[in-house]
Amino acid sequence: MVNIQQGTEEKILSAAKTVFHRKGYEGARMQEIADEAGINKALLHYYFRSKERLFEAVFSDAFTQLMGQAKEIFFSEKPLNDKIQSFLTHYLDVITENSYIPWFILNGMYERPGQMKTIFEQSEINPLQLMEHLRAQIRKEYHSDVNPLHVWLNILSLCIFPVVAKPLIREIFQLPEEVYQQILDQRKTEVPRFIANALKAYENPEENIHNESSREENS
Amino acid sequence: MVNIQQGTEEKILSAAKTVFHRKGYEGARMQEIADEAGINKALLHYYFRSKERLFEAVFSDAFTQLMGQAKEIFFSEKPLNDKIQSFLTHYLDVITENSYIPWFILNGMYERPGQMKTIFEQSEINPLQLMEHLRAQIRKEYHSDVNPLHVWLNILSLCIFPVVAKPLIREIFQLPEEVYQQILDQRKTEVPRFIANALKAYENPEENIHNESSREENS
DNA sequence: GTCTATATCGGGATAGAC
DNA sequence: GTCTATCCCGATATAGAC
Repeated sequence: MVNIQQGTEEKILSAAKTVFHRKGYEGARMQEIADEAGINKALLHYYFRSKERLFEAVFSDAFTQLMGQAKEIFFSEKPLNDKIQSFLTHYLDVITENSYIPWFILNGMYERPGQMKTIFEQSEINPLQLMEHLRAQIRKEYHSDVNPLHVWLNILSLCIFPVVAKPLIREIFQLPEEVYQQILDQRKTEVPRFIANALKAYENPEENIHNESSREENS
Repeated sequence: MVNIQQGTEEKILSAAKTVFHRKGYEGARMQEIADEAGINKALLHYYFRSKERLFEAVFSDAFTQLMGQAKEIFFSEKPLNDKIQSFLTHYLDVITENSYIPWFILNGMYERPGQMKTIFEQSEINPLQLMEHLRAQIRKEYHSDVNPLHVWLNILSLCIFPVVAKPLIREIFQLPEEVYQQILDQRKTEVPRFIANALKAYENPEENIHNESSREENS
């Protein structure tokens, strides 16, 4: 691993990032992290008392890195379409270069839900406030009452899933690394367009979806 | 665990399913699987030689269960919108009741990409054929040349991600189980509408996206 | 701070009785 | 087929020299 004058602690964190990414919490080996950092196991325990704590440090970093930007982008005053564009462009870059992050978060939630609670509390995000902000903006720009949570889920899904599912999709379609990377790059423009198109169609007031309305028709 | 006259092998498979789902491959313990099945470790090795093989059996089941139906739905002759509707309705049910499946597959790919090859070969799916089928249908019904892989990725993303990310989203928004389940149910109608809206907007030929065209503008 | 050597434990796998 | 007891390796963690 290339380390341009990194302190030992940074080297460890960076190595742990890589290995936890590759193997998940249970699969990661302290030895492998030590090798990756170019030091020995004992030092890991000198800096971080245990594997658990090391994981927490890495996870916490990843999570705040990922969530912090989202907050800024979506609470800004730009048109929704621009926000989605910014979000996609920014995140597909960040996530692609650190593809361990979303995986890591999902994995962490599954394997260690309890441990994650504190980390969420540290990232001062108010999701309900975000939803209200989004709701207002959709109403204003698209004259629609779609449940903003659905839109939010759609944005996240379209952004994150193709990165998380990369090994699966590559295997199924037998795609080499570079080709899949091209596809992800294309999505920076494809997905915002896709979402904008979908939202535009909601502009017809008669087709609006109302949150509290109970609808039975499923065909 | 409730076992209504299940054979031992079935009990083991069922227990392994549960535990691999909860913990992933590395996190799962043979002891825990044995406990879950109400037997002892030795018997696990009697039926399935190793943890590896046990995993393979479970993974293979999950994968074919998930992919088999998708094949049928998308190779049928219904209008695209109906297919998406069927897919969503069917899959959100299957996946919700067995939410371990998509997680499991993604997780499996991440942790053990090599081991999966044979399993993919068993599921006689021709993905390129599926893409061509999809491309033709989009061209015919929407007069568009969008890359069908993007549409396919979008469908999968919107369907699977909200299920996989359930623990994360529930934690962030502090949603109880039933509420999130309601949201997933709503998506059976929301998502097809969302996708249909987006595709409709492609119908304008001037806005079409051509696969081979190189586009540089990123703002 | 960084290393080598070692304690300790847990988990996958097997032997062998029933 | 199913059990108990056990092997054995590998992984976390610590002791202690430098």
